[in-house]
Amino acid sequence: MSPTRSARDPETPLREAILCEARRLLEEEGYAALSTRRIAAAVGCTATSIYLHFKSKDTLIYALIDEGFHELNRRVLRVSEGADDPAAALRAVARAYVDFGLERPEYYEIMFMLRAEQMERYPVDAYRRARRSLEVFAELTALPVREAARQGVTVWSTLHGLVSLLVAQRIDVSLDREALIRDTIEAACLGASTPFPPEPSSR
Amino acid sequence: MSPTRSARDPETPLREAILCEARRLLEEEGYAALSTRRIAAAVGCTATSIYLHFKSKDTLIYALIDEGFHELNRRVLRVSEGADDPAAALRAVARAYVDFGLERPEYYEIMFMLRAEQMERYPVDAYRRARRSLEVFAELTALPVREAARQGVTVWSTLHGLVSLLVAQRIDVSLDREALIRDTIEAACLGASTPFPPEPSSR
DNA sequence: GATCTACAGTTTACGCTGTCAACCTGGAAT
DNA sequence: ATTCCAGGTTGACAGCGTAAACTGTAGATC
Repeated sequence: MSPTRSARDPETPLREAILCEARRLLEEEGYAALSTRRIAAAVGCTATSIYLHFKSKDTLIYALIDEGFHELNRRVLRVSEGADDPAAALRAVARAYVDFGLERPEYYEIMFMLRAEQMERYPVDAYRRARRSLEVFAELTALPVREAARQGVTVWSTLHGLVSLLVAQRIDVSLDREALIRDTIEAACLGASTPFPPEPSSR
Repeated sequence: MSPTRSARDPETPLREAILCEARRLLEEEGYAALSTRRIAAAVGCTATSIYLHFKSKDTLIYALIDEGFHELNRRVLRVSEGADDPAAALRAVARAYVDFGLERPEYYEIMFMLRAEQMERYPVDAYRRARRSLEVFAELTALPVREAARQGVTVWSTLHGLVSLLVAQRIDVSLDREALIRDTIEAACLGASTPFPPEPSSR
């Protein structure tokens, strides 16, 4: 995803090769194909050598998750800045979120669709920073800050429902996919733009 | 979930014991704890004996998925029949769906949150029959049948997004959970009750 | 009653997984 | 020259799903 690394990490060549091969495996063969032995065989080291650079297999996957969030944040923040009308911005951000999930399903899966058992070890502050783009949903909501946080999550969960069902291939293929996406984005934005009871929107 | 079996299956005692133990393991220790060897040890047979009654581990899990759909359908159809107003019925059905997911997260996980690789082998017609309750979303939509199917999926995906994020513990615990559920159900029903362009609702 | 058959279960084994403990080895620092 | 150590290897452990071959037993057939 981002072959050039930031300056903070040790940047040992083997670590880089492991990460690179893990990325390739994830993208080309999916999460299920990610095994320490396969990675090791591809980069020409033993499986245990991976543990010299990553505390566990989960830690290695967290690195990939970080890369995924990096790209998602990049996409979302870009379109959110390039829009004047907040309502239009929300729509564009929603679209960017959905597109990311559909274009990078393997990343979407490890970022949002894995069960939480081992996930608890994922450093909480890092996760909060990583989810930066999700806060954009709240910021673009036409609501006072107290309700905005919740409404942001509502928008997010609506979009996540669509993306995860599409990624998991649970949706009848005979349905018009594009229309489905449009409808769902519309439903998500509708809820976020109207303040609570059916009063006229004030902003 | 339903310890009494329907009449169609062979009902051999070992098969029943295996299924029962699998159910117990799923409910008490989660999907990750489901292993053929653990089941076998608990019921007092060898792991390979399981294959005399189930074609594969996946097939065994499908049986549990069926039980899950059985309960979901039961809950959803009950509340949908006990409501006069279609709008109120949709709201009640949505609530029943969310409650099922939150009360039976382990079942919800295997029913809706597993990736699809092996899932393809799940017999398609059986799956369609199993998902009976999901069609209720479409039937309660105030739309012509053509758009209703799509709108039903939109409602479903909205609710699924909420439930799956809650089940996967991806949502900030500081948020008011109950309000979040209310908001999301409201957003889902709002989209389903208003025909497409912002024309006044007819029905 | 003896034999054949079908079934239900076991034993054994294969290849795969993540991970740990012990060992080795080349190069830098003392 | 010797020590130290980061970075690697080997070998092993416990677990996984599952295929093949074997065993024992109940019932039907001759």
